[in-house]
Amino acid sequence: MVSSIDVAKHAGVSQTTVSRVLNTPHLVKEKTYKKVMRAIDDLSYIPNGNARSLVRQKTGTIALISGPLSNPFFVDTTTSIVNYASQYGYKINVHFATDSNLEETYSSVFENKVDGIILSSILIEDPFYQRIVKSGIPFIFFNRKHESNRFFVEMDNEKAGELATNYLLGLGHKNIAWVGGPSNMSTFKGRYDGYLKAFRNSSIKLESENIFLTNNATNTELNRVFEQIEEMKNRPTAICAATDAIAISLLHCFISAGYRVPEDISIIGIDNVEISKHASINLTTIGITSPLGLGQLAIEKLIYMIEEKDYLNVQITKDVKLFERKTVQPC
Amino acid sequence: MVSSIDVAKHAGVSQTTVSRVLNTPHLVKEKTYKKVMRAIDDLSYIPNGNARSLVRQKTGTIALISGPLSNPFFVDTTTSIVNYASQYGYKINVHFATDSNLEETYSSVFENKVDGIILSSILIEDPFYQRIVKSGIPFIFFNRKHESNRFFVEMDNEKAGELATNYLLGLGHKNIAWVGGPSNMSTFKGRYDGYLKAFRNSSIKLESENIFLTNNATNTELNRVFEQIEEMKNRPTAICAATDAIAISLLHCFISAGYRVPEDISIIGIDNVEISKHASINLTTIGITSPLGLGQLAIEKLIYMIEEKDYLNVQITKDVKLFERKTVQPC
DNA sequence: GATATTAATGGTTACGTATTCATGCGGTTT
DNA sequence: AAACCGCATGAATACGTAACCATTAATATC
Repeated sequence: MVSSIDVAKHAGVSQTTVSRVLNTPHLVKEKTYKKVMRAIDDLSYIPNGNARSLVRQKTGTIALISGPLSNPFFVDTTTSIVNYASQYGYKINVHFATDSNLEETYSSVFENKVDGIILSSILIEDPFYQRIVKSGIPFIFFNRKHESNRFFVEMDNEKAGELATNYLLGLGHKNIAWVGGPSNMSTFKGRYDGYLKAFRNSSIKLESENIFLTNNATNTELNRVFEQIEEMKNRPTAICAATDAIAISLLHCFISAGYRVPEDISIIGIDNVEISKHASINLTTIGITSPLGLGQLAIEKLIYMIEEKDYLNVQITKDVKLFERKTVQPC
Repeated sequence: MVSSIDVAKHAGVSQTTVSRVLNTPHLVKEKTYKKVMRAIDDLSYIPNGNARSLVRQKTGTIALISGPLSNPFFVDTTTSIVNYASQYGYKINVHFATDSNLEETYSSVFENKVDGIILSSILIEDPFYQRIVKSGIPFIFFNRKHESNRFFVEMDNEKAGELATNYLLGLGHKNIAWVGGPSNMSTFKGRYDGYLKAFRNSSIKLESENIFLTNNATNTELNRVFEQIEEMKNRPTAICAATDAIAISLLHCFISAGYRVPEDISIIGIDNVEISKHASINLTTIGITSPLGLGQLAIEKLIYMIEEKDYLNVQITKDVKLFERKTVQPC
């Protein structure tokens, strides 16, 4: 590998001068500058970022611990996070967290000495939380939050669940299923609480058989939920899905089984993901009022924290509203 | 930052021994092992990956230069690439290439001294190609390829275009639009060639007004294409879209304007992306016969190249077939 | 019991860069 | 002419780790 020392020799200057040419060119004479640049070109020299990170004690990298891209929510957030970060000169190391790779993921993140961590994959009571704090690396949660209530950007989950449910109740639905979970995640818990609250504040009785609490909301699991619903005697007329991903997955189940949405059953989601706007999906959903997504809002804050070394606690809960589309109709 | 030297002092051993505990524990006595592990725990020591990369001359990182996730094709490939790589102990640095950030992207990739580069964003005649080769870093292209015909995994693009077109012709369509481009990318060129070939081998005359060559296939551009098609006197009865992303975008245009697909117009795509299987989309398309996607096939090869230092040229063109769904009907 | 062998550990160096401190030099001020 | 200053450059060092070589302790071999 050709190093700055090789360049220095080739140009007849010191390594220090080579470094200066690259980092503080105004401190070097025009003539030597050209001489060095020429040597750099001759030798196809490329600086070693690892060595630089080592001495600078800064990597210019932010770790993103995301959920899987099979969930369209993370498609939206990953895009905006990566783009915003690179606009500010940061690279993003993307990790897709699963139950089984969390340990390795965190090790990798910590060993890389990233400048910051932005993550969604956190539980309300998460054993990893302490390790993150202990690492001393600035971090922020987007979408979900931890019980400590520190450094997060979320939507008003309870209001979202309530809004979705009230919308269905307002359209005359009484038999409204809830599909979501697990409730050790703040999103699911909050939204579910909102669903319950809406029923409490109404005169309609909530049937417990209408509640489907999933463990991981995989397609297979949702398929089972669909089958259960299909076999019910007193089938719900509407489904409140805890996320757009769940709603879209259920939509697939119903449509492929020959049902029509919303004629046979209404479905509402929460998140307002990009793909839900597609004319073929057209999912009625709840989303934040802000045009910027949660991912973007979070990365903005994180970069601010890193650059300004200002670790004032960030606690942002964005307001939500209904996006009326075509998967819900009056009962 | 606490270093292995601090750990050594705290445990009363040398830094060398600390390193051995972490890398070759079988070379160290049980008792000292425990002593060191205890010190590591006491001090919350985390090894510095940058320093390690520097001395090992290996980063354990692969750079992925991807297209935007707004294109569902890259959702699929990014997922499989990241997952496969992390299974083999590699981290992935994801970069979303745009026309404007290519220069910085490549600089960043080269400076990070990644162990390999996997990328789709390459033109048939791409000025960056030489820089990639010159860097000496193992690389592989997926989806697209360079004129040099080196290190790529693609689908049989020409056959894909031909198959799509022949399918429409076979269903009685004569007025078949082509939407795709730019043709400095091997995918668009190959698929377009296939479209032309299919017409040449048929008795049907190809109307040049049916050919819509896009520059970047953005939604705005495709929206313009839709408007143009809508205004045509002799409107095509079917559209052959060069990619599923284009097909899905056009689908959105037609449906939101009140047209029915396939009743009013048939649409076929190429790529067989995951979302096209959704019951609400149900896009008829062409895809590779292999169950593994192009991204996964490519990352497998790249990791093999890295680990075995075997840089035999990889040139893989996967066979394709038709996936019949619901966006095409006989004329 | 002397010697060869293996096991366990430590000292030193290299990786490639940025930074701190030191030096020389031409020009300006007093 | 002495003192001072800013400019341009170089020498030496630190960052944190793994690898190489050297050393001692423990065990096996004859």
